[in-house]
Amino acid sequence: MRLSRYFLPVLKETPSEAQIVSHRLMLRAGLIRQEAAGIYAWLPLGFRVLQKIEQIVREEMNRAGAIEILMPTLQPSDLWKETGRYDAYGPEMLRIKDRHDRELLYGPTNEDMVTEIFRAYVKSYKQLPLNLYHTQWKFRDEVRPRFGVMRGREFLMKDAYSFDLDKEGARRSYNKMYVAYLRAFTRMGIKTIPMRAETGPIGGDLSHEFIVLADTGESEVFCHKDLLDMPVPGEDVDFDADLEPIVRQRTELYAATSDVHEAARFEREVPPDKRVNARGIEVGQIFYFGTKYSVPMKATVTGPDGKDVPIEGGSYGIGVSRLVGAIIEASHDDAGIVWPEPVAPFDVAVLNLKAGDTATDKACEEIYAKLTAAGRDVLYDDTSDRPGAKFATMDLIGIPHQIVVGPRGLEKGTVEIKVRKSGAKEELSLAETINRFAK
RNA sequence: CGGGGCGUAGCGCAGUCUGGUAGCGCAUCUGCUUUGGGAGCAGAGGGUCGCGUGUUCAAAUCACGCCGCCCCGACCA
Repeated sequence: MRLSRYFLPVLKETPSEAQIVSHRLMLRAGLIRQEAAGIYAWLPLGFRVLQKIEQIVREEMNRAGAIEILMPTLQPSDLWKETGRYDAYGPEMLRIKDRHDRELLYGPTNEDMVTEIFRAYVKSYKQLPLNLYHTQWKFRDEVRPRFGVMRGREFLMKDAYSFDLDKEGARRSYNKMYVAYLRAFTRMGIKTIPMRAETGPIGGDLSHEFIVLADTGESEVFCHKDLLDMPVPGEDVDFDADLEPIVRQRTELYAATSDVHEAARFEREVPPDKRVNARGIEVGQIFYFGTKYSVPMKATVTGPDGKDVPIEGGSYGIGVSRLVGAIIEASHDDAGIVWPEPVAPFDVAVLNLKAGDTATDKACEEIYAKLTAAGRDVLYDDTSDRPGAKFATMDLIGIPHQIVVGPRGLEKGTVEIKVRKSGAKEELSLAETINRFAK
C-alpha cells in the first residue's frame, strides 16, 4: 500500500477524552474514531488489526473442531423469554421495536439463539459433540463505557457454544476450548493466564477468565508465578486426545481474579517468592453451564438407551475488539504502538526519505514491488513529508520492520532496516534487504 | 445510577467570573526555500461558540431547561 493513496489519519496531539495509553494510541494512530459513547468506527489500520486477530481466533477454533456460523445481531425477544433472561438481563440489554411493534434486541450474547438452532436440527446423540461459533458484533448498554474499545458498548466477540450428551463430554469440550484459547492468544503475541472466575449472569459452575497482565488492567489478579512461563501446546496438539493433563497442569496452580480470590488459600498454596499480585485485562472467558438453557428450551437428544436427555452446554467468548486495546496495553513504548508481528496491520514499512529523487524512488519501488510480490503486507511511505515526520509516524503506528531508504545510504549502496520493538538498526545492501524480507 | 468536570475551527486550548467586531498553537490550502528524527518564511481558507427558551439596545459570556462527552465510584466480554 502506498501511503499517498491510503487513508491514515494520524493525530499529532492526543484527544482529551482518552485517558489510558491504548485508547490514546488508537486515536492517534488512526485506528478508530468514536461515534458515540462506547461505539467506534474502525478506520483502515485498525480494521486490519481487527481482521488479523479475528482470523487467528478462527484458525484456532477450527483446529479445535469448532464449526463457524454467523448469527444475526438482532434477535427476537421470544427466545429470551423462554429462558427467562429477557427480564433477568436488565437495562444492559438494548431493546428495540420494529414497525410491527415486535420486540427485538441487539444481542449481548447468543446462548438462547444457538440453542434454538441446535434443537431445531439435532435429535440424536450420534451428532454430538458439536461446537458452533461465530464472530459477531454484540451490544451491551454499559452504564459507563470507558477505555476506548476495551470497554465499549458495541464490541466484536467470538462466541462458541458446545453441546454434549453428558458431563464428561462437556468437560472434554471445555478442555478443547481451554487449549485453543492458550494457542490463540499466544499466536497474537500476548501472554494470558487462565484464572478461576465468577460465572456472572450467564450461569454455571466452572469458568475461567483468560487474563493479560497489564498495569492498566481493570481487575486485580492473584496467581502462581510459574503460570507466567508455562509452555503453550504447539500446532501439533491433538484435540481428539485427552487434554486433561494440559489443563490440570495449569489449574492445579493458584490463579484467581479478585472476585473469587481466597487470600488464605493463596498464602497456603503459593510460596511467598512465587506469589504474583498484579492487574490484568480479561480477553476471554469460558463457561460450563450444563443444562441451564437446554432444559427451559427443551434442547434434547435421544441417547443410546432411547431416552431423551437435555444436552450439557458450555459457552466460550473472546473479546476480539477488546484484544486490539489489550495488545497495545501490553506492547507499546513512548513513541507509540509496538505490534506483535502476527497482528500488525502491515509487516514492513518502506520509508522513502527523499521522494522525487530518482535514485531513492527507484530503490523504494524495487523493494516495494518485490516484497509485495513475495506476499508481504508492505506500507510504502512515498509522500514528500520530511524524514522526521515519517519516522515518527511509523513508530507511532508500530509497523514491526522499517526499511529506511535515503540518498545518504544509497551513495554507499545501502539501506537501513530497523526493528520497531528493539530499535536495532542494521545497514544492508538492496539485494540483502529484499532477500531478508521476501520470505 | 450517585458524585465531579467539560462542550468555542479537523486536533489541543484561551476568552465566560466583570455582556460590546471570536482568538492562539498545530493541522489544511498557495508560493518560495528546505529534506536522515514531527522544517522556515510569506500569504489564504475554515467556527449555527452543543441545542432551545428567556433577560438585555446587545449573549460564547447571565438565567432556566435539554442533549452530548469525560473522570471517580458501584456494575460488566
